[in-house]
Amino acid sequence: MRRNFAIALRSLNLHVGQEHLLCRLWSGDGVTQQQLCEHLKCEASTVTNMLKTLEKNKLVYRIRDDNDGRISRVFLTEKGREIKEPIEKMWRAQQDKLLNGIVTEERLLLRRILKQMEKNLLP
Amino acid sequence: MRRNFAIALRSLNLHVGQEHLLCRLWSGDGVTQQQLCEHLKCEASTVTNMLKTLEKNKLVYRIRDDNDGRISRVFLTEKGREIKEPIEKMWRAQQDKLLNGIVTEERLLLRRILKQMEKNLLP
DNA sequence: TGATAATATTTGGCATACTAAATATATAAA
DNA sequence: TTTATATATTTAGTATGCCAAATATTATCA
Repeated sequence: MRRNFAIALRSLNLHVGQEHLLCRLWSGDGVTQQQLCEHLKCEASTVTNMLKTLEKNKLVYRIRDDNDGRISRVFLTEKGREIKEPIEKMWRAQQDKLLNGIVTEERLLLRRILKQMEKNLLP
Repeated sequence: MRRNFAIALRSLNLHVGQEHLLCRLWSGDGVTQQQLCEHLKCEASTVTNMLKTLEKNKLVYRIRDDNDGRISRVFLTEKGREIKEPIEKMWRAQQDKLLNGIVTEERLLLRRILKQMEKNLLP
């Protein structure tokens, strides 16, 4: 999945993983980095590095919180907003390709099994 | 899975992914790097870097092929061989944890669905 | 108030993983 | 035999992702 999607993302000049972070911002700007790393389930330092790259590519920008100087809030640029549609199109295409030949019943069971596995592994 | 297993592997001073390469060697030494990257489904440069680390940690060593100087063949050290059992124990533990609460019927269907997905994605 | 603890982010260092380009060796073709 | 092509590995550069330690800011408690 990852490898496949990485190839598609290259046409948008993105690295795999970044689209996940952007997705969180599409459903609401001004999030803290702490919230981002909870959502992405990765370390704070990883978020810092990803944001550094995204900021360099003018997809996001950061503003320090007025009330709490430790917090930095992340916002989408116009470019970051515009990239939403093409990525969602890629997601749909990837999903269709992945699930080809798997009927609805199986998809539902698969979902249940994966949820169980998640529960089994997470602390 | 990856994250979980990474934590377990740390007790053996290994990084996640390395155990997969070692596994290939346990079922047969003296493999070329080309064969390794086909088996791991990753790029040749990745194999080079992984082997560099594994060699530094005295788990493997490389010998240039006599008949074809381009080829380097990879072998396990004693240490690399000894690490097999503890890793297989970790695999079994991880599997049991992952599949807890999923009955045999479901496991079989899951397997079939995943195989289908692999076929859908691979070129 | 002033020292201490908690929280948020950053930095440095390392590993997997990729691409693109370089290097070395072997094979094929003129 | 020399040139061109193919194959195997390496190097350089970049990104995600981790850990551990550093830094900055806020909250707490004596």
